[in-house]
Amino acid sequence: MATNGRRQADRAAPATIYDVARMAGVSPSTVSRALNKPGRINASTEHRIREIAEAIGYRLNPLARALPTGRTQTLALTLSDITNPVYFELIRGAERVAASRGYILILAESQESADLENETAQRLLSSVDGLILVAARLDNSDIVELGKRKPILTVNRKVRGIGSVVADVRPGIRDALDHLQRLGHKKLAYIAGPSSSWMNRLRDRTISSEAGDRGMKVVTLGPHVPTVAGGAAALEAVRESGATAALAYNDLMAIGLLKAGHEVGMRIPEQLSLVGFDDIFGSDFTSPPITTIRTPHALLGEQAALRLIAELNNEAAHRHTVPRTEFLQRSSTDRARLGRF
Amino acid sequence: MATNGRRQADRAAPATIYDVARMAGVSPSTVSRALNKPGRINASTEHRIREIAEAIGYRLNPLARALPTGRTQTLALTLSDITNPVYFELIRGAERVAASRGYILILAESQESADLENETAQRLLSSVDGLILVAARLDNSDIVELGKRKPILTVNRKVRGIGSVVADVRPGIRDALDHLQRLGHKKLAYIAGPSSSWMNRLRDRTISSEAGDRGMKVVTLGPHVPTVAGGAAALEAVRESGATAALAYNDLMAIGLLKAGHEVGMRIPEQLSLVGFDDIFGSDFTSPPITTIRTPHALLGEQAALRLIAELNNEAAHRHTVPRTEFLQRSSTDRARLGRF
DNA sequence: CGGATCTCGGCAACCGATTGCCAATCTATC
DNA sequence: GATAGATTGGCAATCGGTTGCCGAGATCCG
Repeated sequence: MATNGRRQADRAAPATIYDVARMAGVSPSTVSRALNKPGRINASTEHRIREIAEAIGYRLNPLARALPTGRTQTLALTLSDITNPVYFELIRGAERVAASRGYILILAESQESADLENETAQRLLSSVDGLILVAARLDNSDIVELGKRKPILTVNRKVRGIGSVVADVRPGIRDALDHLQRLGHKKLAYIAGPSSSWMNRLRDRTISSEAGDRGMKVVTLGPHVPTVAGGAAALEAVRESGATAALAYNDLMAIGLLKAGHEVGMRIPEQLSLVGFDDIFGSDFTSPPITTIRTPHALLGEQAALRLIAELNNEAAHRHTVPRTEFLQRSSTDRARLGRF
Repeated sequence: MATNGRRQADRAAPATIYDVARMAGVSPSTVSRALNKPGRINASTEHRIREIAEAIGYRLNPLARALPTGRTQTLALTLSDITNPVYFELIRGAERVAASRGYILILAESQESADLENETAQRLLSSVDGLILVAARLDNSDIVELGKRKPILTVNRKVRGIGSVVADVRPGIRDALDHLQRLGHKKLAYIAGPSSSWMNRLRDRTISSEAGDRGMKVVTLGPHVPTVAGGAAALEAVRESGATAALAYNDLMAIGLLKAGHEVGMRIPEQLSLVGFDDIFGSDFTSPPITTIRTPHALLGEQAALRLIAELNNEAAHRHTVPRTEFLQRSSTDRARLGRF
């Protein structure tokens, strides 16, 4: 029978520093220092305390520590859609770095809703040391507001006064456009993602500007939801646009367009060249495999975690290199067709 | 300038119930009760307190509450590999349910290592109310041990005395084997996943038993790592086995086998019928799309979270239906070829 | 040898809630 | 009008650590 009513009857209460202190014949504060202020305590005492702690299976209670120190050793990462394959490597990168530095990573999903994102972030904020906002749908002012409460960092979005990790989209876009130009394409369509997406606007602008430099025309179609279904929905508009090549906001949409096109008998790349974005899992085993502009997501996740943790510990900011996108030629692009299809 | 040295100089200390109490002219305990024991306090007092709390932006500090109550409103979910697409829907299902019931979900990855999994689980255990182990690689005894500290639940694994949510693999396997039998297949290969995987053993056994009932032969190949690369590695063994149809432990491996086969000119399904497992994202846009045995992962995640939360709150166990697998015929299966390839 | 400095460990306050217990007041009942 | 009972709110302990401050004893140094 548990002595403490709030515990489940059959679960043993974990050992505390008070238990260790009693067994070692010292005060709890001595145990605390022995365990995490190396050198502060006589070496032999420290050793004895460590042995006893080990023997009775003492484990620090992170919550109890967090209360007075305000440090939870936890990071939160919010994103619009957990199941979007774009984020897998990013999540893993952040998780690995966090774990290696002794931090726990909490994931939260905003389901493409700014309100939900804000609410979630607010709720989590008091339980974490810092927050990574991936592809935030929030207003700038909300983000700034969050930044006043805890250190935060945005990925693939820039907000004045807030640290960010953003992939440089230009190198990949340049190479993609050079590639399309060599293939004779003159008129392109950009299939836009959500209008609330900062990254969507960046890709849109960069494509337009780079295409302009090359004397190519770009028409922006959308916005569309950034999913397979959203890409499929764009098919008709792409046909009507008269473009010979389409760049989708992301691979998910490119895949959707590819499937939808396939169903109505459109041949890709013969009738339409298609370029995706991100190089997600699966984009290489469609048929044809999708030519895409790769985003180094694992690197983004790692850098985000690394920089946030550095900030938390007041470490000197790492000299940080901007991750670059990279053009990946596969088989969904080919020479521009001549007539309409 | 902050009065409290441990806070970042430029971040305001969040409001506490003490602040609210002072402004309302009541004691902190009254504030606490006003906010979460509706009716315990005079209605007008409660109303006044709520208004003040709202006005100064008071937010409960979950850590402070967790310390005396032992309840963190947090669930942890451990899995072997975050980026395995198999888990996406499962994670989302669990996250949705958790969020809707006011729980936070923490994700932890064990990278296919039992030791790391155990360590992670141990570390997290004091910060969470309960733990969901997905495809645990741990020993039964370790799992039982964890269960003594906190409520835990396993997914796709059964351990005596521990609650579990496991998909029934038999319906899908039956339909798959019936399908293969109709196509004239008599000798099958099962491409095994990790030997430490309980689910792998279940699939292996069930396939063997059901195939036996139908007078079909099965040879088990492996174990192999449950990834695209692992599937590719199995190609040679499949050829040598003389089987006319192969069932892979999961879709990832089926995809790997498909790609590897494609590279050496093997035609699927003409020369080899291929059946995957799980219906992961992407398994329908390979060419040919992979015939697979679908596992209802979202449902598994939802049920796991639901049941664990019910246990935490001592609610009556939900009448719980076992999620069933389902055969999904696509195009990677065809009539058995006659000669060797 | 005496004073300054170091080393080591304990005391007690604190973080921000929750909650058992108690007391004061109000209400109801006979 | 007395008393039982309900209502309302406060006191103080508690959860498990951390840390500023203090003092006893050891060590150092001129």
